[in-house]
Amino acid sequence: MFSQSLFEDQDMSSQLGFFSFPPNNNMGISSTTLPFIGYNQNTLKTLTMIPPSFVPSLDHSPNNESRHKEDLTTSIFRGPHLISLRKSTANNTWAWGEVNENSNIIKRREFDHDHLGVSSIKMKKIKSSRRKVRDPRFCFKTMSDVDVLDDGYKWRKYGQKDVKNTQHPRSYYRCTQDNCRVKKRVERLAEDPRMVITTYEGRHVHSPSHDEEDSQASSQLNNLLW
DNA sequence: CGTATTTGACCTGCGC
DNA sequence: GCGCAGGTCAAATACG
Repeated sequence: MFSQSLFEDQDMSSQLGFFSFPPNNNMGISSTTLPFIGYNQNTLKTLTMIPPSFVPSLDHSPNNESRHKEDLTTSIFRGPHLISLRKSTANNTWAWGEVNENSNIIKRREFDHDHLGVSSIKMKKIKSSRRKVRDPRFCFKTMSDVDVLDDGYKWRKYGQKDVKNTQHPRSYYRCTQDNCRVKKRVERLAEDPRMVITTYEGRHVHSPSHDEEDSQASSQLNNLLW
């Protein structure tokens, strides 16, 4: 079943929470609690779900090895800022931090696994810009052998492009649902081909495709976040 | 045979 | 205006 726990803090412009992934998913994950981040309408409206199997291991440089060896981490890029989620397997604690361009942590907060969806992040408002308004976009990088991560939606590939200064092509996908204009790009990091960068653009107008019996719960989640 | 993917051509935005 | 790079289209091809 698709269960979720969601908090909305009136004073906060965004939110961080958890939900449990459906047990019969294609990712080989059973009833696992996963983190998500959603931003409400005052900022960007984004949602990402980060299955543990997609969460890359930390770099194993000598300085970090002893402290973070068993930790899991993932990153979500959003404008100039990076939200870093980290799970310690030692004490089952999740933490997030907002990181600037120089990888310095601006904010950091930890919370218990048992505290479902109780943390919120205050985000800066997006600066007004002369640029053409685009659909909300966000991306995250994961360490994975497979390029296309199963996020519950059905995608059709519509293009592939060689990217300059990298030997790995970028693939373009569109959501197969009628009237849904969500797109995603998938590419591998030039510096580290083990890392997959997935970029989503737009907003789904429906529930994940292999989650139909739980569509009501899912759409409630979507309505709240989107 | 219907659907999904591949791939070269075309379009668009941007910097010079 | 020109060239380049990224993004999209659509005909051809592959696949179940």
